[in-house]
Parts: sequence; structure tokens; C-alpha cells
Amino acid sequence: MKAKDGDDQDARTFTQQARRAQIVQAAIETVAEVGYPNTSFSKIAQRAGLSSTGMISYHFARKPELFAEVVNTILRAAGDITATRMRTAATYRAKLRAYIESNFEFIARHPAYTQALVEIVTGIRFRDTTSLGGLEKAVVSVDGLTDFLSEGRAAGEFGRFDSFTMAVSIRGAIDNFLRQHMFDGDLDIARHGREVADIFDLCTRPGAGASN
Amino acid sequence: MKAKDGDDQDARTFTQQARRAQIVQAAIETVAEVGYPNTSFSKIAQRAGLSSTGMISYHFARKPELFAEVVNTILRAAGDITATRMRTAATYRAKLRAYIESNFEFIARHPAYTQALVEIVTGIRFRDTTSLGGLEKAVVSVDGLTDFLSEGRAAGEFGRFDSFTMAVSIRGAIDNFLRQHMFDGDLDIARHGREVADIFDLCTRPGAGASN
Amino acid sequence: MKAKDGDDQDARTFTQQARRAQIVQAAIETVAEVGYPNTSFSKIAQRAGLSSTGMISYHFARKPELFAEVVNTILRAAGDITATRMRTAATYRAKLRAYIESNFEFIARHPAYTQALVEIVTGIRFRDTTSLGGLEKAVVSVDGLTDFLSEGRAAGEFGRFDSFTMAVSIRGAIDNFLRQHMFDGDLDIARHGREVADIFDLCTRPGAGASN
Amino acid sequence: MKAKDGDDQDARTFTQQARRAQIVQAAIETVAEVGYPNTSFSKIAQRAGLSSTGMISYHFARKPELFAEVVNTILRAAGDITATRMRTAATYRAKLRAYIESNFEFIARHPAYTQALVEIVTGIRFRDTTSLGGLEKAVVSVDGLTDFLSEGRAAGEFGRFDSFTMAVSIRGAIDNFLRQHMFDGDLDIARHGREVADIFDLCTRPGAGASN
DNA sequence: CATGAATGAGAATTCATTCAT
DNA sequence: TATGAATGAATTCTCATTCAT
Repeated sequence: MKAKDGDDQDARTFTQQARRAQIVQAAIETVAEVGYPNTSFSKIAQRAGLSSTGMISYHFARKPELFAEVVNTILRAAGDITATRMRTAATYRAKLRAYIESNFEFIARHPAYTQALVEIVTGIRFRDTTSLGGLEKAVVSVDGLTDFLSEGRAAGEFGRFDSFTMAVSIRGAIDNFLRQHMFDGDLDIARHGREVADIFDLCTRPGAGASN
Repeated sequence: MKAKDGDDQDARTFTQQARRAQIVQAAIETVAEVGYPNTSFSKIAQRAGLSSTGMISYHFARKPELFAEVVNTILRAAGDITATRMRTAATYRAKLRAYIESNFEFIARHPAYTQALVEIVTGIRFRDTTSLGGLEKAVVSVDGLTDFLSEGRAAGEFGRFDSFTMAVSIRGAIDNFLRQHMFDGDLDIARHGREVADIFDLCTRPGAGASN
Repeated sequence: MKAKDGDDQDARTFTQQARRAQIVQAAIETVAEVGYPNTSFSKIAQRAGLSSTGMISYHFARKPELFAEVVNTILRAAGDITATRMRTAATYRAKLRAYIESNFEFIARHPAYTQALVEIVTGIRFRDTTSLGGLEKAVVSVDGLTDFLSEGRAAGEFGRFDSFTMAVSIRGAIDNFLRQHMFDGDLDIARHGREVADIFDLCTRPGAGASN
Repeated sequence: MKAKDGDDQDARTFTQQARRAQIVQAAIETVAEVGYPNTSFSKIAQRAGLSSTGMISYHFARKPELFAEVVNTILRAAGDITATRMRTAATYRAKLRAYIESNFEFIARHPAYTQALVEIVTGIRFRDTTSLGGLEKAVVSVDGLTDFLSEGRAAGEFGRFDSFTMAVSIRGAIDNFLRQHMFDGDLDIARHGREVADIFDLCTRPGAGASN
């Protein structure tokens, strides 16, 4: 939610944004299908029905710019679902459950997005200079979740634990389900979402503390 | 043109394995340094001190075969540490803690292996026909951990939870620390290992139910 | 689709010529800055403040047509200075000095034109079918200078020499100073102009002849 | 078949250099035919009978490296002729004549080299960072000629003139004949060589001053 | 076994030009 | 006229793989 978005929107025409969206969509699907390392402009162009890769270069100055938008698009979609569900929850404990379960909901509703994200997040070299320009940091970041847990602990709703460690664990548990889901599409995602929420509900209970 | 079968066979096998190990080692380091998508045969050959990429093709029929061995090597190294530490633990609860902490120990001791694994695991397309041939399944698999948790529950040491869900969560928490570590090398790995062990020690306690 | 021929013709011609001049000017500056091989329509359009390269294609049927006008423009500018200076000189000898020195004056006053010309003259393939259509001949031509020298010799002001050879030498000396100037901008152009004029004043003296 | 390291080194170098020479030769011919800006790897490869441009990249790390060798090759060939002819001349005046005439001899004997050099010299952007790496300086340089003229003047064989200015003029006269020759192949090169030598023999005479 | 030359496909990107609006 | 989207060929360069020696 950057103010810079507004400028971007002004600068680009409607047609341009439509094309960009189309390309981004094709890129997501391609990554989801063949994997990030195997995703080339020509495959994306083919899927998008473009006549040449030049069309992609026309709309995106460079490869990282395209994938930055891809990641942005995915994160925005995921963030929308999560934020909405969390807002309607009253307590921190309920919000945590909403966070976890809505992430699983996103997996179920946007499998291609999910797959693409997993591919890109770790497929892109983290310290790569030609990379997403800080965006990969946003992807891996658990800052928001960490802060949320800290707030909840300050409010007395959670037990004793290190917020960062817990945040990494929660996020990792969710992401690992993405991967499992990529293998075994038969997983009951909603059920597993509830179970994971149960697990972390359990170990964040007030009174329960890291006893060592 | 083989001259003598007996001796030659052994000698060749030995030499071959030495070369293969050398190449695999160079591949791991290369992947850890420049990332999987940027890893090429020529970079590996260069690091291995080979004069030609043909040498790699000679020892590994195809690119996936090399990376299969790479992943195998890493998993074996990780498994060695984990298995040893678990064996010395008496109870299931202690074994679980040993499993988690020894995984963090592996991260600390073999950072290159760790990075390479993370890169490859998701960098390689899972359903790719030209892929690792089932090996990627081994990488993502939590079967062993799931079985272990089920046994522990049967033995009455753990509480009520779905073994698979818990296994995925544990494994995911660990793996996410790998990723975080790739960003922020200053993490106190041993401490976080203990904390993660604390977290899952807490929510696997007997008496604690997932039914909240 | 022309509506009214008379007025429209004039109006269009004027506007067109203004645009063409603008584009030509931008092309000259671009060539001078980045070199002929690196000069693209988009760079020219950008410098000219045009929103699209289509604008260039609209005004110039093909790339060579644009560069033909570029060269024409430069030669005209150079010719203006040279012709004016020569006209005010009384004798052939003075005119020759005026020719040489005014060429250096042009270098000093229009460095971009100078650079662009050097770039284009030899950058463009002479026998190229997609080329300037005879214009490159004009650039390299020393016909005018040759004729001038012949006239001067007929008038008895010059010594014995082959007019064409001398013309090529004089022109070459001047052009080579352009190149040197592109490397070393610190050259005292006016001084070198005088010195070159001295040199050729010396060897065109009447009485002095090729004695071998 | 390794005999001694030295031999191997030489053998390998020899093979490589043979290919490199072949590619350089094809590059020279291509530049001479279609011009520097129109010279692409694929055209060179085609002329050299290579199956792909990859072969060129295999032998030359980058495009500028190839053209550096091209220029080097040409300059070496020209330098060989010139140096030999100058050595056999006794006086500075005779050496100057030898220099000029041998340059024309080179034009006659290696027309493709000549054309290619003219193309590259000015076709390449002088201040281009991706350029020949200082080699273009060598091409344009008149340092050697300047020094030679200074020595000759110190020895009392030449008259009063600025050595640098004279060097630039001589070199420019020669180079301009290259260009003229590219247009009109019917020029009598040897004759023009003698005439140019006459011209500069005249204006470098001792006693003759630049002070007109 | 090892080398390194060779191959051809494929990568991203830029280009001049066309065309509908 | 002017715009900007679209096209498709061309660019340099990298890649995994093959093969003769």
C-alpha cells in the first residue's frame, strides 16, 4: 500500500495495465506449471497469446520488473484475504487463527498463485543483485506476524515465547503445507488449516511458557 | 575398450566415485554461492578444477542426475547427524527435541549444504519430467517424522494431534529458519533451535489436546 | 486523405519540415553522444521529446532517409561557413587558407555536427544498398576542392602538383584533426587550423614543384 | 597424448589460435564487405563456415575482444610492411617517403584490411566503455610519427613545423586515400603514394619555414 | 579417462517498422 | 498528424551435451 502506486496508475494507460496484468497472469501460470528456472519469456508469451517476447520487454523494462509485479500481485491477493479475515476477528487469539486459516484458504482458492510464489521465493537468488529489488525480503519477512504476536503477548492473550521464533515457525508450517500440497493435491486443506491453527493455538496459550 | 575386467572395474569405480564426489561437492558450493538458476556446468567445472564441462557429462548422464546426487549427499549428511543424536536420546520427547536441535546444528555446521538444499528443493520443478526422478519426494517427505510421532503417541508420550500435520509443521518451522538464516546470517542458530524445540515440546505434551 | 490541396499543402509542408528539422537535430546530437552504431530511433525520439518512434518513421520513410538529411544538414552548415569565408578572400591562396581555417572554425563552433559527421561518414557502409543513395559520395567527395585547386593553378597562383592528390591530402588532414579532437578536446583548434593552412600554403607555392 | 606440458600448451594454443585467426579473418572480410555496424556474429560465423555464433563466443569472451584482435591483426600487418621499408631507408627524409609509400603499398596489397580498418576506426564509438579498451587510441595515434618527425628535425633534415600537426596531416592524407579508394577502386595507388610523398617531402624541406 | 572443440538450441533484449485509433 | 501498441527479426551471449582424439 504505497503512495507510489497512485503515480504508477496515472502514468500507465488502461490498455497498458490490462496487458501487464495479462502478462503477469501468464507468468504466474507458467511458473506454477514449469517452475521458475524453466520459465522463459517465450513460454510466457506463448501462454499469453503474444506474438513475440518483444511484447513483454515492451511492457516490462527488465525481467526482474516482471517478476516483481508477479510477486506483488500474489502477495496482494494473499494479503487481501488474510487482512479481511483478521479484521473480523475480535481477539488476538482469534486473529491468529484467522491468519493461519485464511492462508490455507488462499492455498485452496489460488493454487497457481501459491505454487508460483513458492517457486519464486526460493528460486530467486536471495542476495542476487539482479533480483527483485528488495521484494524477496518482503516475501520472506515475518516482521508483521512477529509484531502481531508481540502485541498479543503485551495484551496478555498469549503465553511466554519469543515472538520472532514463533512467527517463523507459524509461517514455516504454512509454507510447508504449500509444498506438500504441490505434491499431494488431495489434501483437505481446510481441515489441515484448522489443525495447524489448533497446534499454534495450543503453544501460544497464556500460562504455557517455554519452560527451559 | 576394457583390458582387464576385474581390477580395472574396481579401480575405475573408485576413481569414478572420487570424481563424482568432487563434482558433487563443487556443485553444492556453486549452488550455495550463486543460486540454483545461475548454476551452470561451466561454473561447477571451474570450481572443481576440471578443464572441461565434458567431464561432468561424462560422469553424470544428465543434469538431473547430478542434482539427484547433490540432494542425496546433503540429505545423507543431515540424516547422519540427526540419526546419531536421536539414537542417544532415551524418550520420544527427548528424541523429538534431538531431531529439531540437530537439524539446527546441521545448519550451523554445513551452511553451504543448507543453502544449496533450500535452493534446489524449490528451485527444481517437482512434477518436471526431466527432474530428479522421485528424489524431490524424498526431500519434501515427512513420512519418517510422521511415523515417529505416531509411535510416540502410541507410547503415550505425546498428546492428541494429527501426526502428519504436526510433522509438516515441525519440518516447515525448521526449513523456514534456513531461509531466514540465508537472509540474516547473524541469527543465533543454537538458541533458535532450542526455542523451536520448546515450542513443539509444548504443543505435543500429553494431556494437551488439539481440540482446544 | 487530402482535403484542400493548396493551403493544406503549405501548412503541412511547414509543419512537416519543422518536425523533420527537430528530428534531424536530435539525431545529430544523439549520434554525437552515443555514436552511430548505438543510435536508435527510440533514443532519437526520446531526445526530440517525441512520444513514439512511429513519429520518425512517419516523417522519414526509412532509416537511411533520416541520415541522408542529417548529413545534408551538416554539410550545408559546414558549406555555409566555408563558402562565406572563401568569398571574402581575394586570391586563390587566400581562399585556400580560408577554406582550411574555416573548416577548423566549424569544428570549434559545431562540435556535435563534427562528431556526428565523422561517425556517420564511415559508419555507414558505402556500397550498402540500404544506404544514403549517393549522399555518402558527396561527403567523401573532394571534387569541389580539386576544381578549385586546378583553377588556382591555371591562374598561376599555385605550383606544380596533382590537384586531386592535393585535395585528398588537404581534406584528409582536416578530417584527421576532427578525429584527434574527438579524443583530445584540449586541442587549440584555431592554432592547428593556422598550422595546417601553413603546411599546405607551403607545398602549393608557385615555383615549388614535385621534383622527382 | 600428453608428452610434455610445454608442448601441450603450445599445441593447444596453436589450435586455438588457428581458429581465432580464422574467425578474425572472417571478421575482417565481413567488416570490409558490409561495414562495421552491419557486422554481426552470425555473418562472421557464416563466412567462417562455423555452425553457430556460439563458436565465436567460445573463442572470444566478448565482442570487443574479437574486434581488438581484428584491429591488432591489421595494425601488425601494416606495421610490418612500414617498419621494414623504413629500416632500409638511410635518411630521415627517405624514411618519411618510405613510411608514406609503404602505407599505400599496404592499401594495394591488403584492400580488405584497409577497408576494415577504416570502418572500425571511426565506426567504433571512441569514448565507448564497451569498446576496444584503449586499442582505438592506438589506431588513431600519431605519436610514433610525431616522434619520428621531431627526431628528423633535431637531426636537421626537416624544416620548421609543428611535428604533431604535420603528423596528423600526413596520417590524414593517407587515411583519406583509403576512403577514396573504397569508392573508386581504379585509383593508381602506387602513383598516388608517390605524389603524397612528394607533397610532404616538399613541405618538410629544411629551410622551408611554417611562417610563410 | 580426460580434454577441449564443436554444436545448436535458447536466453533476454533491442530494433525499425507498421497500423489502428 | 500524432500516438502507442504490436510485430518479428536480429542482436550478443550462455547453455548442456556430444564427440574425436
